[in-house]
Amino acid sequence: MKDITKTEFEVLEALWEQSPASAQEIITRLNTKNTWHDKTVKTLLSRLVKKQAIDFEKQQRSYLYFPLFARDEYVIKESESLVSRLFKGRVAPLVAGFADSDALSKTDIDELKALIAKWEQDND
Amino acid sequence: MKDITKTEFEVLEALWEQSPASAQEIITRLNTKNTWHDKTVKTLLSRLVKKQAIDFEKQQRSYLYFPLFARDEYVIKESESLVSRLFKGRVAPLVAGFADSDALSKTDIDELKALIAKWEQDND
DNA sequence: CCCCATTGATTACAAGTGTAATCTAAATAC
DNA sequence: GTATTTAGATTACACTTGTAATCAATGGGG
Repeated sequence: MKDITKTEFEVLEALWEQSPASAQEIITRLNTKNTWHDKTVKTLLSRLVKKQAIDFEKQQRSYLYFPLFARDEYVIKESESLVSRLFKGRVAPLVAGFADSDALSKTDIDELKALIAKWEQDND
Repeated sequence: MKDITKTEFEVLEALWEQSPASAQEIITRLNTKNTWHDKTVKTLLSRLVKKQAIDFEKQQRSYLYFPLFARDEYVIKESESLVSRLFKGRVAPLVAGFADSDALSKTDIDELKALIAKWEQDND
């Protein structure tokens, strides 16, 4: 799958929210967050199809679009790519950066603890 | 500071490794990892200067380049940007993704535990 | 049946990127 | 001192990206 740009990602988000969806539905969803012209969104849809990130099935005259991979799949791949480039593939230093810049909340800490507990249970 | 591309980032890495450094030194360092032409590296250096990511001081006929911000500063900003886009700004779900795709090692877990302990000490 | 609205397809176009080659001025080798 | 090397500056060029506008086909309204 070719690289998805940030704007294309916004369109994908709209599809992950619910799919399949017509271009019009997607345009409507996006208009609450962006100010893109209809034509712009259609261009982005075409490019996503060309990149094999989404596909469509013809429904009478218009298309119903749907993603070809799950959001989780995509965000994990992106995360691993960034962690690989910036932190030699290890995630702890990234979290350390968040800690150092005071971007960690109690909630984050609790969630991390839960994750660790689960990991230890699965890998004892 | 304008966005740094992936190729430009490679050049920055060479400078973070040690600076100031001449174009020749940088080219040499990069050649162990890439196959870029000298001219390509020079172009990237120019672009980084234009983007105010690096600067230089003239040393006789050639330049000695140096970064204008620390690697840590850059990687934290990038990480926060990704976490913001993909995980609504919260880092725990990213770590959860790593756990789910079995990308967490015992070392990672230990480091995370240490981070948490430190955080709790600082924020009791 | 014909015109209009609407859909997707095609085209546009400037800025950014990857990947260099050429130009120009200065230093160095004889 | 002149020819050559070398550094950075300028130019190149195809591809991608952001942001649409135009084209062409088709379905619906009258």
